[in-house]
Amino acid sequence: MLASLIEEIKAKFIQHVQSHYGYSVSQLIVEQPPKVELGDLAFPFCFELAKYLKRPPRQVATEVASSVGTFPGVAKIQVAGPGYINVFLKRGDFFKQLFQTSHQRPVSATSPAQTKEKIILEHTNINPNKAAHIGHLRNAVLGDTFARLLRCSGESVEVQNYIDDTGVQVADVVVGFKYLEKKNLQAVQAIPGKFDYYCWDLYAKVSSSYEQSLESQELRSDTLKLIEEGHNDTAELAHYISHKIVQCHLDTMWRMGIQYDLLPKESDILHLKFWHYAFALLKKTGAIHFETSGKNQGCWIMRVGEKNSPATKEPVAESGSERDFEEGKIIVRSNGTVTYVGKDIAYQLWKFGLLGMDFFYHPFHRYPNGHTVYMTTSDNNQQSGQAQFGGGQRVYNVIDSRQSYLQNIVIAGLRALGFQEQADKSTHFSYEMVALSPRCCEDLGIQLSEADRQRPYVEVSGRKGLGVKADDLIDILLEKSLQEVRNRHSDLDETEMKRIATTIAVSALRYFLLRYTRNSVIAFDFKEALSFEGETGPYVQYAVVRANNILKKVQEEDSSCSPDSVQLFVQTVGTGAFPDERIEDEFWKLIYLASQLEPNVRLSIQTSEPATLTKYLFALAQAFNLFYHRHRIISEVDPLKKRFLLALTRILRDQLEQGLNLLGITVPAKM
RNA sequence: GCGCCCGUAGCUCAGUUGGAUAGAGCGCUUGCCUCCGGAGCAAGAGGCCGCAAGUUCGAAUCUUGCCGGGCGUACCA
Repeated sequence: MLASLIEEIKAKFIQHVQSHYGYSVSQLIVEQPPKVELGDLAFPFCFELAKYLKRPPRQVATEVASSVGTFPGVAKIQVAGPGYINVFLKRGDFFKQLFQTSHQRPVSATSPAQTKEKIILEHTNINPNKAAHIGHLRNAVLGDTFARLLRCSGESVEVQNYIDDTGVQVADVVVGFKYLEKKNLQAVQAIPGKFDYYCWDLYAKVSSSYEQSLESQELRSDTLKLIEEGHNDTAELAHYISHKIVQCHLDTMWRMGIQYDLLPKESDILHLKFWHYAFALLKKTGAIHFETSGKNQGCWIMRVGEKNSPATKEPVAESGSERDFEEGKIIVRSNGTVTYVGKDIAYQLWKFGLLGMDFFYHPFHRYPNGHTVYMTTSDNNQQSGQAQFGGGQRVYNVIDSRQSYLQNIVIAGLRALGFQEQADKSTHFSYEMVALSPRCCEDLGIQLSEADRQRPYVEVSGRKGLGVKADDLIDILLEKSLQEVRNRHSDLDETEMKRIATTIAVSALRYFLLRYTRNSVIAFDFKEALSFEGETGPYVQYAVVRANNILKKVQEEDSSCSPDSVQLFVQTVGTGAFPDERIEDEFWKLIYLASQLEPNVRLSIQTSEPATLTKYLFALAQAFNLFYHRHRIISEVDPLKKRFLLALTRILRDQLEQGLNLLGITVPAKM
């Protein structure tokens, strides 16, 4: 809504400057004046123009402002400060429009034609050998939120959660069961309780046993080989473990409102020979080469220059000494096995539909909301359903920033194969890790070395079993919010209380993980994560609950304020009955802020930064709370003003609620 | 060594493609329920935006150098 208005104004300014001064403004920037009194939109282009004309900016601005004419939707234009042109919008018209559209989806309604690209978004990707921890939650919440943002703007998105079921980590747990605990498949199946928690501890035990003996490390590589070969007891055990753990992860993520469309398995990439085909391609194009000497003798490696422009990089002019430059990344080991990156290149090719091969699929799990997530299979007898996956035009991989080197290699691989366009449309959606604050480690009873205690944070380690498990954290949050609900609403029945508590717990956790920008390390701290006050999800939820209470109550008590009569009133805003002057700065500020949902959603998508939207929603909730405290709406005596305040309340409620939904947060009736 | 990221209030963090007086939460101090729910609101204290140069009408933001921290740079992922 606002976007199209701004575009019109911009176009007119550009045209005006062009025809009057023969100057084309390179980039017409629009910003917001620091105060409402100064206007709604600020245009600083006169500084640039003044420089070109070699005249004082303020003088130029005055000239432009007085000669440019009028704009639809604009009340007046003013020159301010050293040479800004500030635009004041017609408040009534703007308000009316916002009211009519505020219940619609924030972006799609006014979006220009969408790209019609199919987007593949990969996230979560937890090794299926242990319980999920907070770091995994950050990944999944970021990915899920971004998927919601894309979908809301009309994009078609397929969410994939890659399962590394033939990796070393699964092998480690198999080693644990087979050799440390002497358990066969049957015994493993009989393990009671949370299986992912059991494996969490076992994985830590196995890891420490590796440090003690070399022979157990041999067990690992033998086991890995057996798993890759398949059709043996070990592979069967590994299969059971990884599938069972995947189900645990799906359950955990579902608690957070996160679901997937497809679970592609690494084993299927191997069994269906995706890799063989990709390998042949890579060899043919010379993207990789066979090392005949040196450290990496017998390996196939890919040379990658600095940054993400690898093969295209011109040979570096070496200065002076002959330093041994980039050795490249090993794609195929000397024993002939493929590294993870190699498989990832094949997977990425498949995502773009460049492999000319496909998986088979079968339904793996049906969510309570009816959605089915499929899993790949190599057995075409297992194929069921008509599901089609892959073949996207754009790919986002949500993977933490520690893997950016590997992600660059995957993209460089595409480039080396001549798939420039796909390489350009591959995005590593990277984010920094979640670490533990030293205080958090103390809370967990973890012994820290003196050196660690001095650090700002301690890295989570699955191998050491060092971390906060996702389910534990959700449980703690749930218990805490249930207690709060109990204190406030003892009249509700237990099921209802639990339902409310769940939305609050999810809200607190999702908001906590989203409020940090992606490249900020989160030093996890229980006190902050468990807070429901201040800049938190529950704070924003609460604002919506309050708004709903007002709207509900006024309908019960005052028949002259029905939705219809408010709607009728809004028609008269901006006319003699309720002129623009009655929309005071205080209210206008709120209206204008509420209209910023769509721009913020767009910006979040453009920059792949959900934190932008998250912060905006908090600011909007804050503004609402201020409004709430300063005005008694229900007892307002002026009937017109009362309706105006109600209409404003509805707008704010709608914008907040829609924004929260995009973050995966729902609003309870009470809280 | 090389690559990427970070350094903003006591703490945790925002700060749109350079823009007007650098913001928020927490913590601290002091207030606010004759109430549409206090998971709230108001006020106050608290800043050489790591340091130094440069680019320009204008720099927390861009460039370079330095200082400090993190993560990569595995025949792990």
